[in-house]
Amino acid sequence: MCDTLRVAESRTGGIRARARAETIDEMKRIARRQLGEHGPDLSLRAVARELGVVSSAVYRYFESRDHLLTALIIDAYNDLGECVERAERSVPRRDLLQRWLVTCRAARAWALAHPAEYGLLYGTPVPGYAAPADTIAPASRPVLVLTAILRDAVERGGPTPTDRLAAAVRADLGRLSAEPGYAGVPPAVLARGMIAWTEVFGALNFELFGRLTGAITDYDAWFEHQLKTVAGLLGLSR
Amino acid sequence: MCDTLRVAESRTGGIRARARAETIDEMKRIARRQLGEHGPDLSLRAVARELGVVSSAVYRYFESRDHLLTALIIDAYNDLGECVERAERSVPRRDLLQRWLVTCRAARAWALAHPAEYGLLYGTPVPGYAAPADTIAPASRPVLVLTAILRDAVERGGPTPTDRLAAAVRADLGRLSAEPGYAGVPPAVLARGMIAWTEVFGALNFELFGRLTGAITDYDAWFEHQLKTVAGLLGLSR
DNA sequence: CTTACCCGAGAGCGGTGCTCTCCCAATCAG
DNA sequence: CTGATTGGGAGAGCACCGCTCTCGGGTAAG
Repeated sequence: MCDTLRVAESRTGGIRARARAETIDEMKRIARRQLGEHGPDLSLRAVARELGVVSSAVYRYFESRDHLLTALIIDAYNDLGECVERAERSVPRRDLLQRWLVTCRAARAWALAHPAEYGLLYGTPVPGYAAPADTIAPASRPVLVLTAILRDAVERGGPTPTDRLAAAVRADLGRLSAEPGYAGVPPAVLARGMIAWTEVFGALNFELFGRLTGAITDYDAWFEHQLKTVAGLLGLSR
Repeated sequence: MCDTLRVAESRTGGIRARARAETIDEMKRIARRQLGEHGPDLSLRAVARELGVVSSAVYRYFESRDHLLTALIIDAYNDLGECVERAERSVPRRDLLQRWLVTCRAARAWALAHPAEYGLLYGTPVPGYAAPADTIAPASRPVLVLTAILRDAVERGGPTPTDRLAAAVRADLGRLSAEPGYAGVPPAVLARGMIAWTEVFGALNFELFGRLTGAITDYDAWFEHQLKTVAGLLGLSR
């Protein structure tokens, strides 16, 4: 079996496996660069060209162009998730408001630093492309950070599970409440968390992809205002 | 000059001009359908194929694929603008809140009915594509409707031009205030209007393009809540 | 009726994603 | 150390794409 062999090689850090991993990293690096320069219609041939290799060689490493994109997406989710998690960890656990603010600011900073990859994650979905199953775990990392804040808020009696907003939105979050990362948060609070999340990403999407760029100059102030408004919505005022 | 000839023909409604207009309409109709079925990477050859014509023939009517897309975009803007304007006209002028609600609901209804075209207008911008000048007039039609509501609100002393939000956002809306459609609205109020607009479109974008589809089931209630919150923000509470 | 021209057909160019075969060289087993 | 195995690059090729060019027929204008 070639799979077992490959596992054995990577276990022992075989030369061939290392070279393969390096090639894959190099291809992703080039693809990431081209994505930032020439937009989301990534050309596999162009990647091969820049790497000094014929186009068919790329298929030794990625099944298809979509698989290459998927790899980039997973990396991006993980990178964003790591940034967000690190930022949130750097704040005292008891300061819920600060945890919220820092989390969202980290997400925005990452998005502004990697606009192309952010577009891949949160832009208009590519019609032919369906996100494979192995993207949903990395994709939920930022959401889980927010959920943890919400859970702590609930535990200290913060957000009451019923208010105007929660009553207006019926979210089918039963199965989510059952999963480990989301346990301890009532569905109504989860619903409010999702709304908060969409507010933040709505603001970010507008800043990055908005058509009215130029009319608004101080996005920093706008984003900060948005954050605080939503924080009040979540009952994180203190 | 062929341009003068074409103008003369269209003036007199010449047979040739009429046939040409019908062909253009048919091509746009087909393109619109394919856009809805196969996503935004529209194939000019596929349009030609469906019309039973060789691909080069399309270039008699549209300079390039981008020009065809631009024509679709302008039509879509005008269609959306017409829907919004008509809805807003059907409400008594003095009922500012209702005018606001009806306007936004019309925009949402149009977006849900034409998701592909909505994506063309407000989705992630295509990297290579720069919106030509003749799109900005149609594109501003919905914004002008909102601006008119704001102006009426200002005239009856509704939204005070300074508050937390307007103070937090510095919008460079001086030149806008000078243009006819935006006259009579202080820049600070315009800034709030833009924020309101982005809130509405943020909610719509999430409903149409969101990755978490399935978690939220009652988008109607959500959107309505969003509308009323933002209306309060605009001082349209009555 | 003659002239001008609109416009479809077709070939062609360079690009794309992807498949297939060939074949060399690095690796591993004995 | 030798021979079998296999990873992976090269290259040709297929179908598609946007776009350009030329050619020629039918039609409208004068």
